[in-house]
Amino acid sequence: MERTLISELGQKVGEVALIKGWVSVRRDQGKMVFFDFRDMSGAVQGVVLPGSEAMDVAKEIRSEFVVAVEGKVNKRPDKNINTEVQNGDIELEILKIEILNASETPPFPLDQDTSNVDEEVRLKYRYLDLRTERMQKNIRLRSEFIQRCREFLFKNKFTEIETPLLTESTPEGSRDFVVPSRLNPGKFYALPQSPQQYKQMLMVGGFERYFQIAKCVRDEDLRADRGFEFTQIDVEMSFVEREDVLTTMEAMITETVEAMGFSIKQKPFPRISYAEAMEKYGADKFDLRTEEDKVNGILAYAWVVDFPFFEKTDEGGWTFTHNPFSMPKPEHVEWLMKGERVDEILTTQYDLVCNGYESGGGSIRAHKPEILKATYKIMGFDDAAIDEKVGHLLEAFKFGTPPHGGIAFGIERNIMNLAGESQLKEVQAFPMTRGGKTAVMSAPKALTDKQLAELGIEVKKRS
RNA sequence: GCAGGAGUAGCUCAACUGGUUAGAGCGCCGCCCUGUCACGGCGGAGGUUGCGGGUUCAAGUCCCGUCUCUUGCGCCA
Repeated sequence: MERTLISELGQKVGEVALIKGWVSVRRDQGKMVFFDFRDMSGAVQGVVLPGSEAMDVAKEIRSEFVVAVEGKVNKRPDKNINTEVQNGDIELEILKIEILNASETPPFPLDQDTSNVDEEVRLKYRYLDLRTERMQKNIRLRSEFIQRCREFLFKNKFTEIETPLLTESTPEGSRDFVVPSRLNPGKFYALPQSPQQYKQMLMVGGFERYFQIAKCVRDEDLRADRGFEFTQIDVEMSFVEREDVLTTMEAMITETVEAMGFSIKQKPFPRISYAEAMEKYGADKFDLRTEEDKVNGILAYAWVVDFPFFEKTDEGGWTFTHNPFSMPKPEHVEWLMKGERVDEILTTQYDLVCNGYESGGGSIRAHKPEILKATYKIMGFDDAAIDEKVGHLLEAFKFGTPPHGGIAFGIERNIMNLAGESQLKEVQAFPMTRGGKTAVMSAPKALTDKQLAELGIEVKKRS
């Protein structure tokens, strides 16, 4: 007999069906035993009636056993209908039940929200935590969000391209995770903090519309809304101005979240300058929802634009506020080229904020070598240092680079908003502890002497 | 790196000013139960109080050290 998904049992009333799944709970009444079964599609009650041949096996079955159940799908008598639960109008009259695999008693209850269970225990047994309703919902929500964004991007002629994981360390920006090179002893790759430079070179490479579901890694101390690893929907477009990027991306977000059943507070998304945001909210990310909106799960998006390009460093020089690869606003290009009125130069940078979180950010890029060079000059780099930092980009830009710009959305923070979660871990399948220890597996750990020797690495004890 | 919070049964927690044999709910195990759906009833098992030291007649409780988790700050183009 072919397996029927539990969600489809309702269409088989009166027939015998085979389901496979887990036992959520057993309610043993002596002569009669009730079970709640669940699979990826839903849950249903099964009953072993008095005298059934299935009774002996039923008595052995406990929570979280994996079973195959043959049973007759019955409409429940009126007095037994339960309107509170899925499939509460039907039940499976169990004819045969087979234990596909037994289960030890789970270390924590799986039939309820685990948010108040000790996180160390949850992460050690993450595969069990993932069985809970809330985690299933969050991870599926994430999958659907990515799927819908992908569909939008394909529909709009974007090409999905993967960029390298083993790449070059860039000392500015955040701290790199590095990987030793066996073939080049003493040298290291870095894992990408973002595919920024590669995606710009893809614009040089003529793809015009690129996107990637990109894993990014940054070695900075963790927070509730920040992990070592995170995923971005990374987008770059050629022959566009700021307006084109904002319009396209606003359409992607709007179509995606509305198709998922969410409501957006204001469309088109309000736009606010950085200066106005600081004046009104004291921050460049803010929550536009009322208390009522929060209760109703409303999403309040807003674009923040017109950021200052540079800010003073402690040493009295200049550094970029967001991204050194950005183009200044067109009316400020001349100031940038001359290095004048630096504090007044505004960048084409745009951030999308949602419910108080930064949902995404990007800019129109400096696509001419002299503009990118001027940015680094303002930050105090000489020609040699500029060449060292972005020489490969400057070289590429000499060969007919189209005007381009893009954006990247942090998946976790977006899903947190959709799921109403305030912890990044709740929307990742296998997150880390705040101390950087992995769920389920025991990374990081020491390498063997043989591995270290191959890599030419000597480990010194930290004092 | 800094500052706060936490660590007691499988899970969530309690245990006064240091004082009896460290308790409860849930879960687990056994028996009973023909309509349960947080099933119910009766009984039972289960503890290196994170770890190491110290003070004391006596430490879950006080002191010192240490480990782990967590929140915020620094940091995070």
